[in-house]
Amino acid sequence: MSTAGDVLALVTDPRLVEERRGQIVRAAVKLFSEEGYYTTTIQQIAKAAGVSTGLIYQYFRDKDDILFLTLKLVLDTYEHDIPPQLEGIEHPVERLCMAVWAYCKIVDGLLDATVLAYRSTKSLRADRRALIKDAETRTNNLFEECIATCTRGGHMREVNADLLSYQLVMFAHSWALKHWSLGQRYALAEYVDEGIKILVEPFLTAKGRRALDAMRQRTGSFGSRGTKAARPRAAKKRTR
Amino acid sequence: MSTAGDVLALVTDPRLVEERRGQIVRAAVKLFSEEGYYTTTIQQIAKAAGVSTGLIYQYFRDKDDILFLTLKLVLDTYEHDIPPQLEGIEHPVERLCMAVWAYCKIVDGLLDATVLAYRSTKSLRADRRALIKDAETRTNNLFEECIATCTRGGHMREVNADLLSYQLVMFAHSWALKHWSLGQRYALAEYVDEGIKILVEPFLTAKGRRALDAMRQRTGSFGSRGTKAARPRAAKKRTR
Amino acid sequence: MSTAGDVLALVTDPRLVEERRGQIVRAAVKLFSEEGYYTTTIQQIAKAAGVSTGLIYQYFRDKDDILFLTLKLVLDTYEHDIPPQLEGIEHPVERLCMAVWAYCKIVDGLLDATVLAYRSTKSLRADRRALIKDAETRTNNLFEECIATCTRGGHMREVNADLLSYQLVMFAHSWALKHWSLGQRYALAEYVDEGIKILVEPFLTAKGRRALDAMRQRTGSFGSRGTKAARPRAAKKRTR
Amino acid sequence: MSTAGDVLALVTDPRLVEERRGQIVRAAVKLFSEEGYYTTTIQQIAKAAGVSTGLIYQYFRDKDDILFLTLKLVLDTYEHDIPPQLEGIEHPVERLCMAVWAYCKIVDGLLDATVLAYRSTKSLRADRRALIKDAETRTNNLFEECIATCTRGGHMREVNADLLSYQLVMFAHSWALKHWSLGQRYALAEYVDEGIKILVEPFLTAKGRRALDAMRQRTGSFGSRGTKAARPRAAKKRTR
DNA sequence: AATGAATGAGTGTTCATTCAT
DNA sequence: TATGAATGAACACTCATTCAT
Repeated sequence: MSTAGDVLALVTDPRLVEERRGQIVRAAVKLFSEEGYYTTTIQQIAKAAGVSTGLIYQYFRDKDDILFLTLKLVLDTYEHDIPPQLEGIEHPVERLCMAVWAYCKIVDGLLDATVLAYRSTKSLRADRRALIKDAETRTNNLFEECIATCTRGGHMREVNADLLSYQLVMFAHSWALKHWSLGQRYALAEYVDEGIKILVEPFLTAKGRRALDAMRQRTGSFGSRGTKAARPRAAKKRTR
Repeated sequence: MSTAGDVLALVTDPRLVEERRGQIVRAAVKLFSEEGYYTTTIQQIAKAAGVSTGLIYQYFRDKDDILFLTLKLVLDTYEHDIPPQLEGIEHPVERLCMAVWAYCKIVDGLLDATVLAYRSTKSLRADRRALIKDAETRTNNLFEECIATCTRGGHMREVNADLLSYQLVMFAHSWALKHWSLGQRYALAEYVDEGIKILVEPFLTAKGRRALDAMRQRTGSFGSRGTKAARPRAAKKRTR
Repeated sequence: MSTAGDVLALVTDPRLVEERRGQIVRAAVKLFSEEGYYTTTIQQIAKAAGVSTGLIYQYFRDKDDILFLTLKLVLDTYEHDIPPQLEGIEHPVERLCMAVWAYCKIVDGLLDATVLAYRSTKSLRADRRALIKDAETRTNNLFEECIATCTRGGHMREVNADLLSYQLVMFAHSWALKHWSLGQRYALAEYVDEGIKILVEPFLTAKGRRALDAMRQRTGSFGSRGTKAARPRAAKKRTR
Repeated sequence: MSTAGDVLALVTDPRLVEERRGQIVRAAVKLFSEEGYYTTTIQQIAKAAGVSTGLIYQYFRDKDDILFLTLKLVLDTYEHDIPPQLEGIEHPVERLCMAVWAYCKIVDGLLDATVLAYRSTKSLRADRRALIKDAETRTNNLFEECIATCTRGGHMREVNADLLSYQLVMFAHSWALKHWSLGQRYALAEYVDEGIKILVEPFLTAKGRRALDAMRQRTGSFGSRGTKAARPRAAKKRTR
């Protein structure tokens, strides 16, 4: 985990700092996600991390500090886990679709943590809140670039790429934010398939659409792929 | 404010109950929105509402209770303020667009409170959280019906109305959730205009599109209307 | 109820004062007895008495005041309800036994209130506590006189009448204080019968004993009299 | 102090737990006895014990918990301090008398605490109240056994041992409960001497009485022994 | 480097008492 | 007289943070 920001550790050995911080933040992610920031106590985190209360203050300045690194861990996951999944994928349309799919998969693995980010970012001190927002902006830009590339390649018509990338990000986040509702009606892969129909397909040119169809032919829609998350749900509700 | 739910008042006069509850909740909305639920103290609410701490407990069971009615006030506003704005609007496409516009306007007036709803719903006791979610579902249904009507009237092609209505709701909520970013680049009316281009227009049939064009002709796009919120922003970033 | 003490009423009509005070104290006896002094609130008393909270402060200076009159009511009951039951009983031994019986019956009717007196006398302001103790002393004297009369009449040998009267009073009080235990093993009448065997009979002279036997012949032991409280208990434990 | 019951400490070192609990309970006994349970605040206890308020909650669950251990300390003292004083005493009559004497001495050393037990047992949660009553029952049994041994040995005639042991216990408790009155008229040793005359002597057989006389010869009556508590009182009131 | 006992300011909540009507 | 809404001081309890070991 990067020490980025102003989090100060009293311990000098950087190897140990990394390890302990990781240990503590992992416990914090779990607890903050499940119980919320304010209802989780330092003593609970210490216990869950298997360290003493006092030790935490050797690696974090205060509770806010833990929250910051906790949220940063989540945001960093978003940021770092998408690119590897796009590697080797050349076609712009395919890249865009894969980016959506990858993002949704990440959110699916961090359901509670994603909700946590929405709940708790405002609890951070202003300067740190800004850092978190930067990370979010970078994720947004990633989508925006995918869209721009599509457009430049004639696969997509002119759209408000800024706003569309926001919608794609919100689409992924919604999987967590409204999981109490969506999770009952869609398997993850179905959700992504349907989302692409609504937020990507309409903006494709004939050329772009051909590419999408080809991709579907080749890989199947997400919905038909064997994914752990692709289990069909009982109570579905589809477009007729 | 409706007393619906299980909130019990020790005071008998219903007129007074309404008044005091409103007074306290108004203070709470403001404080919770600005400072968050946990960092706001009852004493602060009492002071802001101009009453004594003890009085609050004559109208609310506990702090959770205040949060519940606070969120309920916000959700009820969503639910009750859209329909009147659709009154007299016959054309399905126009109704849909107006619903989006109306919802975004409401969110714009409740920016902080909308963020509060996302931050604090999880802090509620489970039973009350369910009531809040019900209210949210009802708002969603409102959009879904608009879409269904469009489709039935041949103005819109078959879409996943369920998911699209979610996207429309999230679009409105995003105005609050990402206002730190969107608010810098769009005026509200522009935001809505652009949103309709992305989330409504692509699904219209030729017939539906004609209706939309006609509407724009008649009323102007939202962006060109004189609205308080339609003030042009300095740093815009549009589709070229 | 007598206004004795320094309890000040703001209301002038003495008829009304009596009525209201009685009404409130009756509610207080019940509530204090069941829930304790500190855990009973003025609002509860008001509700139970069927008056408003404010009204209570027109008839009592403060909560301590209510407790005082409540305890006084109990002590007065002790003091006033025994003598009538001794009326017409001439024989000193019989008078003593009847006094014990009468006292125990009163305690049996005021089980909780008797416990209350033990719990709460110390909560009173010093001056009032003294008044309560005076009342208790008077009850003690009543027994002491019965014993003295027996001794003077040659029915009882010389005993420490002071201490014996204390034991008799404690015997009655114990019925309330240890009712959780005694009440399971004795019916009231049995309890009194056995008590007299232990605390009266041993001190009687031959003459006194003859009187006691005669009395038992005439009236039966308390245990064999048909009293509401004399229901036989399941789990008895007697002298073999 | 035994940790028996359900009291959970957050602190692990059992040595420290014992020490701190003792420290806090000693302060609590004093304060509860003097001021009562409800009028004593946690802050007062903390201050008197020389610790911080927070610390108390590392060793006690809540205020009720403190009361419980406080009362338990008193009851345990009763239970554990009598047997050693009976050690080596063979004769049943002597044992019984010594038990009474020992009990009264203990009560004399815990005057306020004994009153506290009467005032506050009802303030305990039901399950804990039951534990306290158990302890009381055990003390009662101790007396009952002494009596039974006397009877079996032919030193005492058949009596209701159950009730007599209750009376003996109440006799000891009365020293505390009515100390405002008895303490003015009797020295402790006198009180015990007189008590034995009333509650033990009358039930002895000729054989038992000889044993009692022998004991008195040997050790003197309690009243003539040099005890700290045996200071003669000014205002006495004896059997004429 | 690590522990965990200790701290005490701060919070939600209660309730005796007051007072305008 | 009577009401009951309003007050606010006081209390039990929590928990982030410190520090002696």
